[in-house]
Amino acid sequence: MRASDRAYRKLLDEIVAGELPAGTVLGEVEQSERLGVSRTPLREAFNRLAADGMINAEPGRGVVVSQLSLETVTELYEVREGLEEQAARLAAQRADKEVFKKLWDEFENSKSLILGGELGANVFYELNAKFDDAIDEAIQNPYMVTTLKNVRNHMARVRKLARSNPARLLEAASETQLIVEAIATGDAALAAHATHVHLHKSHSRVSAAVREQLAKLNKEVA
Amino acid sequence: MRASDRAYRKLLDEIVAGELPAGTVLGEVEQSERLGVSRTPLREAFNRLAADGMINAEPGRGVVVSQLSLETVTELYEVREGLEEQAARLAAQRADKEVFKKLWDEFENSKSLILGGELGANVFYELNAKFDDAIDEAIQNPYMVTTLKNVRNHMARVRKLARSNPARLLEAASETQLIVEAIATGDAALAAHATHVHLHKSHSRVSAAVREQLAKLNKEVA
DNA sequence: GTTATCTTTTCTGTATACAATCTTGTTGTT
DNA sequence: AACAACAAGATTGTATACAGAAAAGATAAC
Repeated sequence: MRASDRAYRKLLDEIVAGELPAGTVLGEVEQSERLGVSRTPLREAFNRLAADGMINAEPGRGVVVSQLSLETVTELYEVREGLEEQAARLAAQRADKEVFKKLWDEFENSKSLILGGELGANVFYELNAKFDDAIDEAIQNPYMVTTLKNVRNHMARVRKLARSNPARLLEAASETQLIVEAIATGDAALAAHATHVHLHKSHSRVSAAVREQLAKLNKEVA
Repeated sequence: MRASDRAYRKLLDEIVAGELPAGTVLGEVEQSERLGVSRTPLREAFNRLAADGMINAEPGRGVVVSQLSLETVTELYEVREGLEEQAARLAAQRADKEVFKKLWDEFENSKSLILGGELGANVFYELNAKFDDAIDEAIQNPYMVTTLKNVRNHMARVRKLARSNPARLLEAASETQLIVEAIATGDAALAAHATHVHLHKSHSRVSAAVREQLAKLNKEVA
């Protein structure tokens, strides 16, 4: 694997995981030494991250990990709404229905697991990743897939900032299951509307969690 | 301006203008010499173009200008549908209505000009650019704006491949005018639906034009 | 005490040199 | 004649050195 790829992957992981929090200033020399690569591949990684919207190059000061706020979360959801409703519609028209029928069963079977504490969250996230992959495969639109992937990276970052409780995860799983059902039956309109509903509720849940998190951070400062 | 920016801008312009047609293989040394920059900034430009989806890095062979086909045009329109309907909805809710009322007048006044031959096309494209800018300003969502900008670059490339005749341009202008009207009156549903209609018809028109163009190219080969 | 300017230092942007990998052409063998 | 292996060439990926610009700090003047 290329050094620039390693640097990109590592930095992206660390940003998404919150190990490099929003506002962190990244120097070229500093980071190239830390990651064990020279400045050339590191700059390549920086450029890709900037194209992803994960960092912003501030004139003179270096690159800064981009901010996360209630506003940016809302912006993200507005894009998701447009993109994922369309994706759900297309998937309903084009998907291999068997794949989504099996996925529906998996959602059904995992419901009890999701409520079961710490491990439950992992089950949920793995299932969601499977759902995303199935969508990508179904829509047969590489351009849309790359756009979706970027959105998902940003969402992963938001989720890490504010993890949800099992009850909320189960709620989200049920909403997603309805989308899966709509796609499995080829009901494009329902797939789009169910996605709208899911995103609306998800936005509420995530906003609440982020609000709490930000309040906690402010408390610590005070 | 930085050398990497110049290289990026130049290459993007040339790809969009069709001077570097799809399938063209770009060597690093070759292009760096042609553009008068060293390989380092040129590679930066290549990376940005690859992130934009304008070129694909083929293992070993170098980078290749990405293909344009009826399929990729359809893919592009599917993304536009999701994104621009949402953008129109948001604009209807948030726009400064005065801006769009004035824009409506401009569309109205330009109708005769658009039908008037060669210069007409320029009037049309300038007005469309104004419309895009007004949308970007109205939606107040930087993340969505960057995504839209990328889509528009790809669309510009498609349009250059197959220019339309004045009658079709006027049709497109009328459709866009209805979107403007909906936004000016704050009618989000109409804005979204008018956008859907416009994209549907635009897709038909562009597909037909691209089909012709591709047929012509095949004729030349034979 | 404040402000302005100059100097020092750090950082970014670019060029180039070097190493490793992949391509392609040629030669030899079956 | 066809296929495989090897060698020559080209091309990409990485490191590093250098130049230019910008920021921070210190010193001097008002």
